[in-house]
Amino acid sequence: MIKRILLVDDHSLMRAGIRALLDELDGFEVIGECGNGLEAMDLVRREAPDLLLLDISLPGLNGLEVVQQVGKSYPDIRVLMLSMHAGPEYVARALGSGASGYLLKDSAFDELAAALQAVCSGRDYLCSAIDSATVQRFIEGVPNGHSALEILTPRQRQILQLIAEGCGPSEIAANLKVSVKTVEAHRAQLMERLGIHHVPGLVRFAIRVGMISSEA
Amino acid sequence: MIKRILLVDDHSLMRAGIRALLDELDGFEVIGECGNGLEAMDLVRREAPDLLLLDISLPGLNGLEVVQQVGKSYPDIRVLMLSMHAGPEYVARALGSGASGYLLKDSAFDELAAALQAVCSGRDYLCSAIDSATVQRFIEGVPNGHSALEILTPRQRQILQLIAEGCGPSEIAANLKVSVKTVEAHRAQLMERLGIHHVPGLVRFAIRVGMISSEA
DNA sequence: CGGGATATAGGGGAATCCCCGATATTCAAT
DNA sequence: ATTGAATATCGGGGATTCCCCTATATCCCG
Repeated sequence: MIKRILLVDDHSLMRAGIRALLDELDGFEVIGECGNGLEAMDLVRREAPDLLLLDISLPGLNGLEVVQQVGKSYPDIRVLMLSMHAGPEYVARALGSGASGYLLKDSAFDELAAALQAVCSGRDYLCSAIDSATVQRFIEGVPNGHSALEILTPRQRQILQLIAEGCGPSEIAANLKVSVKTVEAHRAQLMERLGIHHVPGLVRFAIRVGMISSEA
Repeated sequence: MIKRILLVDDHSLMRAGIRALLDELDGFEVIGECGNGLEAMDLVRREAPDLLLLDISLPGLNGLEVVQQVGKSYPDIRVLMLSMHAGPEYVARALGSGASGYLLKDSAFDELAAALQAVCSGRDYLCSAIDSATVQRFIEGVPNGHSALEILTPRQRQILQLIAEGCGPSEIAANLKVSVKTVEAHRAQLMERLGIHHVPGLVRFAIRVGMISSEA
């Protein structure tokens, strides 16, 4: 039985490309496409697709919101999220919102095919490049998609902020009146939790969650 | 005569999609693809394509830098920029860097075809959704589009981008095929010029000037 | 043609990163 | 109440990086 797919992505070229790719696959048919979340909800109502191939960043109505609304009114519609973001905070929010799969745009065509197969068969699919353990910690630690910061302890948040502001280990140790080794331990711990293993990544994360700004 | 195209975009799925679309067009052949700017320069050297279909935001070496370098060493290679940004500051920088065309990712397939035709015929192409007058004003108003980045040399910009993306010195050295010591020297110099003396500060600067985004 | 800016690279010591393990304390669950 | 997991605190030690110096070749501009 042919699965009816609704394609939602804010880049028209991307949609056209995916359409062309899906033409090569058996068992799927693209029955509609659009470039924003509100239109997507309309199309879901009118076309009742089997599966949503859904970009996470959309104008009008965010992809995550779309998943939630679809999940409430049409629990049988499966959703495969398509995103450029590999951060566990995104993945966790997507899956927590009801998506059945999460695929990075930086994936091979074969992986798209595998993800579609999985999701249509009722299984979940997580992009192979994503560490599921880290995502799991996020889901457990952040039940209601609050701030991703919630999975860090107060001490870890403190140290993260100091790192992101440009303090080195010795400076942080002096400020907090603890050993450099302790600072290193906290840093290693919070890196592990966030799934980010270098300082620049920590800085970008801190900016994303509003802990610091990119300005001066 | 068939035009040989090199496809550069950091999202593998996007590349696959464009490939599938270009298969439908006559007169074009995709002879290679890659997902970062440094690899793109290698492929240009080795494959000598007629045309570059180039994403503007790339890891390793920014699309704008790629255009500039290609323009210097291979003035016959035409470049069609592919971008999600419609802002005149992006368009102006792209055209100013030597691109022959600028296409939004939110364009129809037909427009991609038209842009390719135009660029291959020696004409320039500007996405129809973009107001050329605004871009023109921008080019005139900001004669040398100088952001703070202008005070860095191209090499320094490369190294700054790699640092901000999370690469360590040894990784950067391997990518650029130079000594770790050279990387350290460039880093020290660009830090001196920017008056920023720690990595987190560099990351925030890179985000401010649009070299990278805070998103994963 | 000379001189500044750029790109390359090495020496060496201090600081750091990153792998180990260790010890309290706190807090929740049995 | 006891146990156990999470948290916070440190150390050893080797690899790496950081940061100070110097040095060369090239390139472009005046």
